[in-house]
Amino acid sequence: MKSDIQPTLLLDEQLCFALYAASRRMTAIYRPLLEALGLTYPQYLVMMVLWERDGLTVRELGERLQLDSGTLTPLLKRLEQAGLLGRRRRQSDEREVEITLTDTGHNLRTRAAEVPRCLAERLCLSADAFEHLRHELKSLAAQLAAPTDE
Amino acid sequence: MKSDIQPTLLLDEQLCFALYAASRRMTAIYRPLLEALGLTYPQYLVMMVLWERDGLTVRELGERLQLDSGTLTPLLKRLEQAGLLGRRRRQSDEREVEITLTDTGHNLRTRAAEVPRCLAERLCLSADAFEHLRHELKSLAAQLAAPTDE
DNA sequence: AAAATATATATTGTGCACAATTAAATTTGA
DNA sequence: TCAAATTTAATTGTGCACAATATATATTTT
Repeated sequence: MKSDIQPTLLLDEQLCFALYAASRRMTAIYRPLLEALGLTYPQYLVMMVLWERDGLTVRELGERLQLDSGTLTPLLKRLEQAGLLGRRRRQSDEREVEITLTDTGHNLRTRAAEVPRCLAERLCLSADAFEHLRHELKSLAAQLAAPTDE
Repeated sequence: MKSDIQPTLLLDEQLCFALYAASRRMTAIYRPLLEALGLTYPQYLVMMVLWERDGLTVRELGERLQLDSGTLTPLLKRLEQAGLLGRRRRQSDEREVEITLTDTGHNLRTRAAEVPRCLAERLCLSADAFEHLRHELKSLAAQLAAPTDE
């Protein structure tokens, strides 16, 4: 016999709160590491995407991170002010703003490479447990993705 | 042979991003349901705690939700403005502010009881999968809890 | 009791998230 | 072809999170 979920209003039984609390704890662990690099956590995510593939547009960054221009535009302006990247309209389509790393931004990658190592050490999870949880979260997020009303 | 974690800077391999993305997706699912109740997601969490046990102080709410007064004070003022709760200094210790539900706040619980039911339906997870993931997240958060430097 | 210390909340300032709107460039189609 | 529709960013406004500081009250120490 398969048990059903019995929905309650008890905080400690909510998956959403476990997720919310764990996510905030996780960024709190990153904070001091990233502060040493002069980055916030969302800024670190943007830099990670650009280290993988430079020259993306704001839209492409937003698709990757699931963030809109209301979040990205000011964040990217701060990274520009910090000298880590440049923003300019594309000649081919002036609606698009292309983001390119400066040398400083590119070079920051070397120091940032320590961050995942520190985290792996801090987490004390086996690679299997790590991958298991990551996949569960990815499929949860996929399950929660807005139904693409066709 | 037990495989080790190979830390990279690739976005799709980060547990932190899976967590961050899933958490934001989750609150996005709650948003329209809670909007119907006139609540934001953090406000809903506060109300859940108070529906469980009324008359807590700001500090006690903060311990439960892991939020500080910088977050809670303005949030509680908004809930007060909305007529859902009252805030007053305790006679026994005037440093403390006790939060008490109004009748309106108490009565909102009935309508809010639908929310977890809607979510359970939306999630399409078995009770086992739900509980499994919730416990994994709780132990992750515990693992990430600030080491209480004694 | 006065001074030092600790505790609880509020305030200030920065940086996300996200909805809603605006503005400009591009594409589509009658 | 040119007006309407679409796309891309930016802007505006609200509400968290969280660090740092301030303020008021309570407790402890001398």
